[in-house]
Amino acid sequence: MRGAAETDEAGGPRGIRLLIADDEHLIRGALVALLNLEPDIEVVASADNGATAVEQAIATTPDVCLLDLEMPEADGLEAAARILAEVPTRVVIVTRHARPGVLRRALASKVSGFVPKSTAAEDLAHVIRDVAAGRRYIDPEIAATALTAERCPLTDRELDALRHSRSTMSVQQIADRLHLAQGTVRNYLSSAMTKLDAASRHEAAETAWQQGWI
Amino acid sequence: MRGAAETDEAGGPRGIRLLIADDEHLIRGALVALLNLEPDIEVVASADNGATAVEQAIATTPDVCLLDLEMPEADGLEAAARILAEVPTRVVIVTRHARPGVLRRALASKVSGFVPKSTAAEDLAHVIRDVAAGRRYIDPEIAATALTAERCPLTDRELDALRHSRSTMSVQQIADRLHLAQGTVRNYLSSAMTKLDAASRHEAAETAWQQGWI
DNA sequence: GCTAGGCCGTGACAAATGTCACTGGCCTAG
DNA sequence: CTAGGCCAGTGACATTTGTCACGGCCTAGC
Repeated sequence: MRGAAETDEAGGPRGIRLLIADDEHLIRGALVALLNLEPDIEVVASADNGATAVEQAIATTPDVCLLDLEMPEADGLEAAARILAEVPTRVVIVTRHARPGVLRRALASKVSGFVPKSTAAEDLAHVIRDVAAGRRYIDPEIAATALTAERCPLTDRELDALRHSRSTMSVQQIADRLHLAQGTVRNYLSSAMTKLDAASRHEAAETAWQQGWI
Repeated sequence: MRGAAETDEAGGPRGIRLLIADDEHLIRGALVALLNLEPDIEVVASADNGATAVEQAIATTPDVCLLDLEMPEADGLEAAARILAEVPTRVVIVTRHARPGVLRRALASKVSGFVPKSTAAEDLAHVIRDVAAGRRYIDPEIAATALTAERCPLTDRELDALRHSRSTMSVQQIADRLHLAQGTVRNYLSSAMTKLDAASRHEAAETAWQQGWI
């Protein structure tokens, strides 16, 4: 009743089979090296984007998947959802920017672990072991902010408009992209700015992103 | 006549003494583990910001310093300049965003190596050995773009104004920060936008940043 | 000593952005 | 069936931002 990490095939305990996905080659390689040093961990697959991470997970059925949140093709959350739908495994998300809303979404898609990149390297192996054993690990710092932070007060369309406001597009361009009238977009942005107490759409987009809402 | 990596104290060849600075604990730890695996490399110091990197470099006089560009307190370039002014060592800059203008500034401050984080982990040790041996290593991809990219056409004040335009400040706030009149800042931003062929100050700030000018 | 160019500022104007009020369609929960 | 929320839009308006032309100050170079 512990987890998938113990005695699947042969008898007796064996190592934790791990998948690592991170788009930065240097980081990925370093993590592979670091974790392969642990006697009870074996890195069986690695990927540089979400899509191949999913393929690899299906092909190798690892015990634990360590996924970077910021990845091209499919980000960590999307990859996690797809993997967990197909493979009996556990997922740990690791991220540079620990945003409360993202944690919320991660937990909603049954992720088992959530750690920022500011975690000590030595602790990562502990987390992986915990998760492999069926436990969960959430960085306490992020958990605390996620609990105090209130839920997103924004509507879907407001979020759409804000998403595009993070780039340098004009209101008109955003309107074109969303197939809306320019005035409509302005209204959404204006109401979002009111809700978020921001002085410009850029500021609103920034705080929404910080909260992990977009 | 090779470099500082050979026979400083005892007789016979010994390992390359390395300093590693990166603000993300996980990455730093992983890099330390990875590079300590190399038989001829020994990590003698590590730091999580530019300021302590300088202190550590002075205290340990490593053969090579591996500095992340994006760090609090003092960024990689500033730390490199301060270290090279005080310690007979060599510096390798590693960065997530390989921006041509930053490479130019790095070379101006006598940095010996410049690699993006998309480098393969295995190659990093080669780079460190090259640099320790007195050679230089510049990522060929970045070198190419840096050569084709033209030099910054912007004036100092224009750069000041653009720097602040990357955040969500209003023109008035930027003016206050720079102790200038609001109209003056608008003029700077306007001329910068013309030079960079941008439709808004945000777009101008973005391209200036991409080029490594700010 | 003149001049070119960067720097700092002003004023006027046009365009983009943000605010407000209001209309109407659609859906859902009570 | 109706009150309320979200969606989409319009029009009027104030504010901010971007453009342009201009003047004065200072410094480096000729």
